[in-house]
Amino acid sequence: MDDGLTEHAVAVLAVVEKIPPGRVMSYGDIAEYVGSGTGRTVGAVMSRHGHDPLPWHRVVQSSGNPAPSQPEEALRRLRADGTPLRGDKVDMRKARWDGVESGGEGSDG
DNA sequence: GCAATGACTGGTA
DNA sequence: TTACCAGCCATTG
Repeated sequence: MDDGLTEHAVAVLAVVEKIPPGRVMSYGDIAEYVGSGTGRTVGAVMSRHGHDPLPWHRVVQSSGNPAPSQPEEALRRLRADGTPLRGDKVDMRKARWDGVESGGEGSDG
């Protein structure tokens, strides 16, 4: 069931769907999570298939800046999800998702 | 198969 | 903090 999607795209989109509310992942993190490609390739998949009902707004740059196409829309949804924001950027220190839904948050300090 | 493109990332000034 | 450059690799024509 690739629907024209490549394995790389399917893997990337699958991860984006798994990102829980209040958390975000950077393009590079997703690339490593799927085990293929880099931030560039992940972004390419989002641009081509990220227009789905996917939580694309939970995918941000390593700097914390949201998607460049609709940053206002992203920030709007991020706030609705309770994502820790830092002005008009995401607080990667607290919002970055490790891919583990375990509730045991380790002390950052 | 080759060349060009891109929703990225880290380092330096 | 802001701005610019080089490296990275899957997707596209």
